[in-house]
Amino acid sequence: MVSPGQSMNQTGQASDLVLNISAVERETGLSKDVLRMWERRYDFPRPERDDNGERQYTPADIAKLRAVKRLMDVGMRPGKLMARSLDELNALADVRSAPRRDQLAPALERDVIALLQSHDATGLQHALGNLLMRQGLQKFVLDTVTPLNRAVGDAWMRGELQVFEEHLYTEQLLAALRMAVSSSPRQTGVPRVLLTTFPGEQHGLGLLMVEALLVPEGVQCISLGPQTPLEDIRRAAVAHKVHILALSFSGAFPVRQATDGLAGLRRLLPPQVTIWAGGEMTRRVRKTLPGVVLIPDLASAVNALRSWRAHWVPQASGY
Amino acid sequence: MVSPGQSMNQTGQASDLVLNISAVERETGLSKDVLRMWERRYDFPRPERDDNGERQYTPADIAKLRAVKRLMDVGMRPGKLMARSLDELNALADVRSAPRRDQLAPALERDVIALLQSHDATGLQHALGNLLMRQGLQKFVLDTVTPLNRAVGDAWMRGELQVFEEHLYTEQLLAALRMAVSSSPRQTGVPRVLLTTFPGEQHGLGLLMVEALLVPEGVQCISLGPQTPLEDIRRAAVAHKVHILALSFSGAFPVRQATDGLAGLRRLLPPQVTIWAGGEMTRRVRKTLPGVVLIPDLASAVNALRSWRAHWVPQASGY
DNA sequence: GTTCATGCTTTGTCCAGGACTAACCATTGA
DNA sequence: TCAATGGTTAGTCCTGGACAAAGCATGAAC
Repeated sequence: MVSPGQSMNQTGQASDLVLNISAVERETGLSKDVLRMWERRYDFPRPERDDNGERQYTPADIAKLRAVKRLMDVGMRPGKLMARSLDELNALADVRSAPRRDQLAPALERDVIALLQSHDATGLQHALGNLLMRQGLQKFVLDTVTPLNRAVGDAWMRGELQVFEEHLYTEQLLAALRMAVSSSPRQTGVPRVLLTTFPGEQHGLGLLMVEALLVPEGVQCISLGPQTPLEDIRRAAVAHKVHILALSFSGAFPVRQATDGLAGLRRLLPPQVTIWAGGEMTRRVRKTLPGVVLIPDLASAVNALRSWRAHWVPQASGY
Repeated sequence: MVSPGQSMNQTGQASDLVLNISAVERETGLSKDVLRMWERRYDFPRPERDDNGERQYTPADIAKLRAVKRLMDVGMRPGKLMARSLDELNALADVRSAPRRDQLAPALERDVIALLQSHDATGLQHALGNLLMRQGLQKFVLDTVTPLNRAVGDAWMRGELQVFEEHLYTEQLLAALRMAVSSSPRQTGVPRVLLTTFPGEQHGLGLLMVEALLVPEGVQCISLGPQTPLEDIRRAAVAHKVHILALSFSGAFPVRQATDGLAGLRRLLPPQVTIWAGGEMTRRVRKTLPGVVLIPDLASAVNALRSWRAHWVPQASGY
């Protein structure tokens, strides 16, 4: 009956910006268990306690936890990170993204980041719209959006962009892509592709990017949006008689959870349904998954489609 | 280093459809602590254990948990629900929604649900597009979408719609609204409204519906999409110099968490920024929140806008 | 009869600390 | 160069206790 998110001190005035463990879980994505375990094992974070013995995290804790999380999402291990200061962590992030910066850091990417930093929503919308118009949908996604996403992600990691600035970017991009996809002539052709993500994977941008690549190729896309329970993914694939099931995983998604789920779906679905697994996470997958096509980047999606079409023969069963 | 989501039995074959506690948390939105406490107190759910002593929930558990959650979201208490069977719970849900059904259960709603049940994505898209075209954006949102959402939600609660069918509905509706909002002439006027949700609130449909109502009124909407951390909401409101901050909460969102967050934001934001809180949850709010306008339904949003405009006087500070 | 204060009951969250296993990593052997 | 092995790191699950907030009912006061 609790979860105040922000605790009150004795005077009844909310002590500014002190968060309890639930709030930290929400803000950082780290589970309560992990937060307590880190405190036990690494001595960080070590929050003060309120009158009731409950942990009270400070904004500084949150900032460092976010920095740690970011670096972990690109493969670093918590034990090596926890002892460092926030500045050191940010420096680490810089090093990681530096190689990409000096080699012809394209003007476009710097322009977009500048627009975000000046909070010019209208300008950003125009910029994205113009690019899309000039390049066409597929080229826009492959040559512009992918590096832009990377540039925005790196800038965020380096602390040059706030969370809300990144949100605005994502939202504007979603709007632009959605618009373009919706106004493409609706296809009724082959293959039919079902798009969604596993529960826990919130990011739907990848789905829309794939859709934007496939629709101009005459593919009929059916998107369920993010977070469909596994059993419902199976039901939907069967109900819509799809030829391809395309799943998207962001870099932070646990590999184990993905591979288990994919193996389960492969068993539950008829063999003539092709399964595609795409997104950042797939680059961390070591073992091969029988009956699942890995799509480590967007260009591979187009290739996979070509390959599917080359091998496909119409079946009487409706597939 | 775990969270398989779906456990393996001794043969290495995934025992179909058995979920661990993390997976149940994801699928139902009930925290691990709550699941364990319910087992202790109410003796439900009482899952089997695997070789390692870990809980293994069945699909039947999930179904009943979802039914319980749904009824709790409309105000019932868990102690009264837990002992009942799934059928009884569904009956309860029926009773609750019956009053709306017999009074001219509109043909439109039954049509849409029939389209969903026959998995006719194209037909649904056409139906929504036609309605929107005929009615105009505002009327579509107020008179059509709102009852449709309710009808779809009720049908899901009664088990007449699968999760994936509801997902498809949401996705198609999002596409239609986004399209309409994007093609409205961009406004640069007053007020500027910032739209987003708190962390933990994933549903962005409400945001888009509000946007669809406001844009035709000449409002400049800036949407960050769902789940912006509180501190970043504050930063965004200041950076964009917005006049109104609009937050959306679905019925399942914890009231306490919302009111605390709103009080916090109210303290952190300059007084000339109006805060709107809308969505199903706001109907469960008892106490008045100083400096926060509650928007229990979408028509109120339009009224609140009129009221804001009646009282607003331009300020030198840019607000 | 309505409204408010009070106390009891219900319910969710937090805590501690132990256990187990998957993932990672470095070393060794083929 | 690659694969097996074993130690180390790291995340999740468990139990069971404690506490406080929200809901609810009772009774007093207007």
